[in-house]
Amino acid sequence: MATAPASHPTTDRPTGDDPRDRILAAAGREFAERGFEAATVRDICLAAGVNVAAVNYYFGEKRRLYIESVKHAHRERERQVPEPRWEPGTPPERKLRDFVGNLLERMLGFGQPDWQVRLMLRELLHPTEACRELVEDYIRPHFDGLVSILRELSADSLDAPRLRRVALSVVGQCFLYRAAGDVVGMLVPASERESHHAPARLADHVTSFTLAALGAGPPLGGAWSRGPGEGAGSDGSEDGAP
Amino acid sequence: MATAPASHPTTDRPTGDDPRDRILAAAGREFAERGFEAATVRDICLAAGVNVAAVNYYFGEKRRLYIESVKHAHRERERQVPEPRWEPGTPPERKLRDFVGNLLERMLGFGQPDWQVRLMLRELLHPTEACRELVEDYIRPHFDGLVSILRELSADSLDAPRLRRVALSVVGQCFLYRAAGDVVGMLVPASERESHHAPARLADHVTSFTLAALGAGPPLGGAWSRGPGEGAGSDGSEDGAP
DNA sequence: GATTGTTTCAAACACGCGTTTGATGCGATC
DNA sequence: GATCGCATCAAACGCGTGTTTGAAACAATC
Repeated sequence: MATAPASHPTTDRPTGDDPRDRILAAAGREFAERGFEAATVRDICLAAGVNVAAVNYYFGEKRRLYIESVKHAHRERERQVPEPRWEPGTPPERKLRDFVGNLLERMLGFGQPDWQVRLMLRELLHPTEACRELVEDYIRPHFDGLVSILRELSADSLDAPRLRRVALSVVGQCFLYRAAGDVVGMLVPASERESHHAPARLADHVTSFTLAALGAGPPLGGAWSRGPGEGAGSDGSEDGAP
Repeated sequence: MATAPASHPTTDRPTGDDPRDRILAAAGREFAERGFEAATVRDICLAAGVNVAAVNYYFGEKRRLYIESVKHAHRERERQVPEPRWEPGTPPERKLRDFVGNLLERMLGFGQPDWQVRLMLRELLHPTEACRELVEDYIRPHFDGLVSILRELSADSLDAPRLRRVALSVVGQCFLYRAAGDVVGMLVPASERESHHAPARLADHVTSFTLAALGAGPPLGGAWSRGPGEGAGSDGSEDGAP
């Protein structure tokens, strides 16, 4: 069932002459495209332009090469899309927009090849031993940053669990476009996809959706006059007791 | 690197005596757990209690068995968790809560084994030839149902593309818990996970978050936030038939 | 009981996999 | 120039895979 290697040998061969790096790059692409089991050491070495034995010479075994290539992809992506920094006094609405924009850019950005993200995605969806490291070093700091932005936005009116759930709502909205992008593409007309599914456009949507949910921005739908006692056509049976 | 089969031979052997069905069930579990490449015909047959040659006798080849087991899982899940029906006049807030509850119950529900969902998830994340069928027959109708609920909720003040993006925000919030559940589990303390990540609790959160964003419910961070009491009887007693 | 067609089985087959091996090339060091 | 250590290579080694085979077990029909 094996076909040609996933990478394009003519363009992919890195100019760097370090065989170790060439193997890491080729392995990342192959693992991202085919998964750990289906990717073969032979194809990786063919794409990297090295002998089959090189993998075991430099990495000992296939599993170790996989772990190293996940870490490598993570570092590369972090270098390519650095996280935003704000000077003191930046309004939290702006921070949220920047954060979401950065997250989506990192996940969907067309500027760079996306195999790094796809490789990391595989880890998140079906964790192996490389996953916990990835979460602790990479994801948790970002997640905590998001939570503190949301804490600012809600003016400390939400407790930590609630803030975490809101943060997961934000991440979930972005995550869908990356993880299930193919299915989203089938559900949405092509014209709309091109015009409104660019990272910046999606960031606008997710941000305003979240701000509205927190009461820190205008609601998306009908008129919602702030202040108790107004229902805007709602019959008042919101969420709690069904 | 192969370990023991994913299924539990003592409890999994179906009572039905049709070998074809036994193979389908065992194959679904193995493919869901390990993926197409890593799952082996031998393990599947061991779990199903049939000879190795049975797979080729009944299905011709491994690939065909995979496709058939995806379809089988889809049909089974649809039978187990039917979509909710409402009588005319049901308020859209209630419909949204039911829809989200049903979606989460279907994705996360602990009542049934979850291998069907995991198998379908694999298809969505890395589509093969079985995917398009799955989207058109199964996902699009549900998605359209959600869009029309949201249209009701927004009192026709949002155009179709905007409605679709809101719908994707709803689905994304739920999807994260299913697809990246392991990572979510690492980010959230265990106590909170147990108390607030049951399907019904998550449905409450996603629903109120969405209603607030649409202006059809009180914002989460503002004056409406209810006191520390909360907890008002939101057990899972009322989504679609479990 | 013989015959026919279907289902099950243990055994084998051919192939591709990850990994190992031992020889070879090559630059640095003495 | 001899020696050493590192890097590279073609070839092979086990092993597990999906698949095939040919015979045995079984059920139904004549």
